[in-house]
Amino acid sequence: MSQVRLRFAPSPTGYLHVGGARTALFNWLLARKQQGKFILRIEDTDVARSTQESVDAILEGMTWLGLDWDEGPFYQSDNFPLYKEHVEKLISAGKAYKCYCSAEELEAKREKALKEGGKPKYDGTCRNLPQGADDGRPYVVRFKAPQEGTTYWNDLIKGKISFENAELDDLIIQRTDGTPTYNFVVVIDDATMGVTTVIRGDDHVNNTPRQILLYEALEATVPQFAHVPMILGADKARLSKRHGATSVMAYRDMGFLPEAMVNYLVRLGWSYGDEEIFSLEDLIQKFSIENVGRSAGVFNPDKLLWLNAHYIKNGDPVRLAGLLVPFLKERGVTDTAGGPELPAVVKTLQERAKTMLELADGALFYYQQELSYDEKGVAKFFNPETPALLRGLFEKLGAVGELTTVAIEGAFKELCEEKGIKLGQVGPAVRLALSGSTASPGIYEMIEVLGLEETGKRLERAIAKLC
RNA sequence: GGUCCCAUCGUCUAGUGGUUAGGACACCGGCCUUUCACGUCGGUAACAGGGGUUCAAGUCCCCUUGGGAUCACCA
Repeated sequence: MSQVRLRFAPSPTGYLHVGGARTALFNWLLARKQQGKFILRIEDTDVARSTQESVDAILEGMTWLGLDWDEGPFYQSDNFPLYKEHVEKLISAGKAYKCYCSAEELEAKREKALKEGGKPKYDGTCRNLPQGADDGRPYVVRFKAPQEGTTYWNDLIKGKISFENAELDDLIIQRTDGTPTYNFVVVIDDATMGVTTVIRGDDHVNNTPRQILLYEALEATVPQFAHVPMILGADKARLSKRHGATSVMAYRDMGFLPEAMVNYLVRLGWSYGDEEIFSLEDLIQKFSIENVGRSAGVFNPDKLLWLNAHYIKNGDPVRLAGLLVPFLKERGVTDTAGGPELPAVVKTLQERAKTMLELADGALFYYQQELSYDEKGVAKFFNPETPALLRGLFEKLGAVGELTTVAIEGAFKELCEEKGIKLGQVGPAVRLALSGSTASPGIYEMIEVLGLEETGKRLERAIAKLC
């Protein structure tokens, strides 16, 4: 059995969106699982709409997700001579012909046919014209498709799909300006690159029979096809900006982790029993194209958020700390050197943050000297007794030696016993003094991370400002 | 309109002729608790409709309905 070769072939007319990312992921997974090759090809035959920025954005997105490629990126714009050569070959074999109908004429015919309820397909005006030398008129080249019989394939996801050839018309494979069109170059490239399995979006199903016919005309091996269903928005319409972000990199900027994105994307349309959590490594083992569902799926931001929270909760604090730095910078914390160790800070926040944005927001107070205190909290938890309690606590803390969670808890207990109060009478005030907020990490954790000196400063600052 | 595809809780899905139709997100309760969370336990909630086939249908077939894709000198 020869090795499988898969490819992801985006057109560089925008960023990498979630639908494209999922398609890329499925291709990558199958290649990795079957120890084949994963090829990246940039479909830039539409020179006018293709941009280098888009290419860069797509590569950045794939890299962020962890999808590496074995070959490429190849650019179709580098292959124009090759395509031309194949066009000539088809013409001389009588499998393609020059068509002199103008775009305007065709458009008019199409509209007329549509208006009369007919099929808007090419009427074959030039199909049987003698193919002599050019007479100087502009022309396109059309593929001479068979007009009878059926074309079918066994789609790896959708099963057998068949079309009547009579429904297909003679598609244009070369434009007036001599450049080739998509349906043609895709076939040439997949054939010459030895692609064995084409996993692509659902919206290509209708192109597939034409492409199969082209493979046959070219006497090339037809690959296997797998058409993955589309991703929809909450209103079941095609996912678009209206539903929220569609760019993969926008999710990074919104504080999502790549492993959450990968996990979410793969589960949208694919499943493995009752399991929900999958790493890329798991997926290489467990993924199979046969278990991809046939129907379109709604993108559910809540579930993505849940997965993100899961990965933050279980992530390595050191790694998360590294990822957090840019988000802290955005919030004005450019240097954490003067404050507590970032990984220690992260540990106190991991269970409380669903995104890196929340993690950054939650970490802010550790690095701020001037806190703004929650007013309602102050009114509720600060009273004339508070300064004495806070100072009493600080004394106890100074006496415990090493500031561990257990020792800190002991200090609180002792204080409460001595003063005959409950934890609730001092805890909230401490929380407010240290974090400025009524919602924060555990008090003991904060003291441990802040250290004795900084804890003392914060208690005194709060007393000075609030009492 | 033609062609093609799709159809289990609100959402993602398991299910491959015999199940109390399972899990997850979300939602609602209980517990845990120094706040917020986490966690944990429990609950509400689905086979689009109609015909067949079969002893038996969410599972197979047909029709209806409803969604979607596509019909470019875009990809």
